[in-house]
Order: sequence, then C-alpha cells, then structure tokens
Amino acid sequence: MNFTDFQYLMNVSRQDFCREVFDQNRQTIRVKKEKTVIKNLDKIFGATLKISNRRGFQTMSMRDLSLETGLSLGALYSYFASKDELLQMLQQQGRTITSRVLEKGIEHETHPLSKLRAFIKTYLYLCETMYAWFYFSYMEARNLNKAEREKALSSDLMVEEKLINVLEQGQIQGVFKPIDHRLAAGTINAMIQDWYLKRWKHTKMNVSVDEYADFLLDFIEASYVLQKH
Amino acid sequence: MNFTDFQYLMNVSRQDFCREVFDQNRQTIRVKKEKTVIKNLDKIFGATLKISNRRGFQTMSMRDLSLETGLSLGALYSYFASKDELLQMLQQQGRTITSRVLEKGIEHETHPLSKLRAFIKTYLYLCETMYAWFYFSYMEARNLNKAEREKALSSDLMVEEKLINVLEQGQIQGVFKPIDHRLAAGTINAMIQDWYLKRWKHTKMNVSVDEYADFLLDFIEASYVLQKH
DNA sequence: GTCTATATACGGATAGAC
DNA sequence: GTCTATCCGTATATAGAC
Repeated sequence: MNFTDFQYLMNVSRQDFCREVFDQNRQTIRVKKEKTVIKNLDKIFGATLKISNRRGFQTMSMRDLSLETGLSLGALYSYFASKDELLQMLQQQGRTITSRVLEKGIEHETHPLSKLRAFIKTYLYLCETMYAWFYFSYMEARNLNKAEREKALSSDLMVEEKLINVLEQGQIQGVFKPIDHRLAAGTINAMIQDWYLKRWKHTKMNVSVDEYADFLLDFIEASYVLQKH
Repeated sequence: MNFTDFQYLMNVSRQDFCREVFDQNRQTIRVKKEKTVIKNLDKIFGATLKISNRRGFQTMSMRDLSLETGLSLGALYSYFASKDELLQMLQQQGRTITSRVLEKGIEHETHPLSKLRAFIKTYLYLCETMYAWFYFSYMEARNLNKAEREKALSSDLMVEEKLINVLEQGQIQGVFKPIDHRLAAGTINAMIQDWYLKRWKHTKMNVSVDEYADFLLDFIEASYVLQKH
C-alpha cells in the first residue's frame, strides 16, 4: 500500500466529515438546511484550522474567523453556541475518524510484521491526509476543558495501545525482540507525530510521506525484528 | 555519565540564568539593584513557565502573573516593556544555554559511538533539567514574531546539524550504516523531544530519564551501528 | 522599587432588523 | 439564514502616588 492507495481506500472526504458533525450536533446548530450547513461548516473548520495553526486557537478572534469565512459574527454563532464548542466539535470529529481508520487499516492483516507495517503506514497516511487537524489537536490540547482534555489524552493512548498489542503479539509469536513495548510504542508514536509537528522541515527537505514511511519501517524493523520473513 | 553527574557538571543554576538575562537586558530593565532583579526575574520566569505550560502564554494574563509572583502589574512592567518582550527574554536565554551545554557535552569525545552516546545523553539530561523551558519553547514558537520564530527554528535545526555531523563522521569511519542522516537526526530529535512533550505519560509510566536514555541508545544503536565496539 | 488606579482597546457573545 | 450594531467583561499598558 502507498499513499495514493490509502486515499482511494479511506476516502476521508471533507464533505462526509461535515455531514457527520451536522448529524451529531443537530441540537446546537440552528440552521436546518443540510446543504447550507455542510457548505458553511466546511468553510468554518477550514478557516479555524488555517488561522489556529498559524497563531493558535486562543489568538484567533471570532472577527478573524468571520473575515476568513466571509460569514458574519451572527451567522457563525448559529453553527455553535460558543468558541469553546467549535473547538470541541473539531476535536470530536477528528478522534472518531482516527479511531475508525486505524482499526480498518490493520483488520485484514494476520502476521505481526504485516500488522506493524500496516499500522505505521495507515497512521502516517492518516496524519498526512488530515495533517491540519492533527497539528491543531496536538497543539491545542492544553486549551481544552478537563473533560475534553481527558478525551484527547486517552485518544492518544488508544493509538499507542493498539501498537503495543501488535508488538506484544509479535513477541509472543517470536517475530519481535523482547523489549519494553510501552517505550517502543511511545517512541514510534513520537516519530510518526513528528511528521506533522515538523511539517515545514519535511517540506523543505522535500521528503514525501512514502519516503518517510519507508525510512521509519527500516529503522524500526532493524531494531525490533528478530527474524526477517 | 548519568543524570546526577550531569547536574553536577553543568550546574545550570537558576541564579546564573537570571544574572545573564539581567546583563543582556540592562537597557530595558528599569530596576538597578542586581540582587532585587535576580530575585524577581527568577520569580517571574518560574511563574510564566508554570502558568503558560498549563494554559498557554497567550491565555496567561498579566494579572495572573501578578498574582502568581506576588508583584504588582506596575512592578512587573519595570522588568520588561511588554508581554512580548518577556517571551523573547525567556526564549533567548534558553537557546543560549542549550547551545553552550550541547557543545560542552561532546567536545571531549573522539570515537563516533561515544560522541553519539554523549550527545543523546547530554541533550536528554538538558531537557530534563530545563523541561519547563523546553516545553514552553516548543509550544509557544508559533506565538513569536517572525524574527524570533526564525531564531527558534534555526536553534532546533542547529541541534540536528550537530547530530548529523556525528552520524556522518561515524559513517565515514565505518561505524554507522550509510543511511539518510537528515531523516535519522530528525527522528532521534523527535524521540528526545517526546521526553518533555509527553512528560505526563512518562511520569505515569514511572520511567526515569536514565531508563529512557538507555532505551533510546539501545534502539538507535541496533539500527545504526555497523559493528559494536 | 513597588503600589493602586485608570486609559484604551479588543475580546466573546447577543438582539433584533431584514 | 444572515446581517449590523452593541453590550459588557477583561486585556495590556501606563501614570503618578508613596
């Protein structure tokens, strides 16, 4: 699987993303026409990610958002009750997609090494597809209220748990070395997250997501794999 | 070398830190008595890091800072001309120390593998000693003005350049495998930065900085070292 | 050197017209 | 559905007393 295959398989379109948000927030969104809601939510989310990833969510004023989306302040507030709720809508939706796609990405693999490879590629490709969201989510986690912050943390841990399972199963089957799987999963996660955290650097270095994936896999396999298959 | 040795060697005392800031900012700091300045700068920096690392620098109001330091708004503004200048003072000083300590940490090593080990340990120990600053610097880089942001980026790149040099030299001498050193340095940097970026997780996992250092070294050496010495 | 009081601007959010 | 106008709280920064 390469990045093009992934995009075709997953089809994480922005329209679907917005339709789901609409379904889950019908009580707070005062606008009723689906087509209008999807069109404007798409604008709002895009603009929020764009402005926030440059200067931070707190620094983005509602007037900034109004200017960027072309919607007035009043119109914006018919899609969410508060700026904080906008943040929560964005977070929730990203988490749902992440969990769903990661599960889907490894479900058909049986051999530990194939599972590890599929996991890393799927995760990395997902980060690439939704890089603006991942960056946003990482950097704004601090600004969430307690309940939402807990959700963000456990979402990050959930990803690592999936990876720990793959590594543990692999060790039991004699494919991976007996190392500290929690630390291993943590460092692998860190390297993947670096893909979007240092995006400017990777762009400047002219590294594609597939090159980065191959590099990581070689690196990790050289350390963890006991016998090549 | 372990963490205790490092702390003794470097002796990065907060007092020295503040004295240097004072020397470099005599034109903006209106208070003249050195003892007073050092005492209060120490309070101010500590409080800024404490509050900002929980809720972000933008979100921290000058009133918050006043409350936490026990200094009035007026008093605070006799140590810097604006909130933005406070940010710059903090950034500048951390960068200076980082550069100085990293250089010192590897200068006596000659063998590539010893150099790599010394570099990783020194860097990691430095992150541990000044974890609040490193976290702050990473998360607040976006809030800097263009000139200051450039400095922050090039400081991060400087660290990676040092590492690339070590890896390249090692490859020439036949100790390390011929891999992409830029990507390698980047991922190693990412794993080290994860130490402070996910501090809550490492605390919860009860991993010491020495255990983390040993894990990283084993991991990296298993991938990069051609022949063990 | 530090304080209190305040000038001034900008933030999120809402009311009510269209 | 979307707009404009506005309320009201809080932000940074400063002036001037002590």
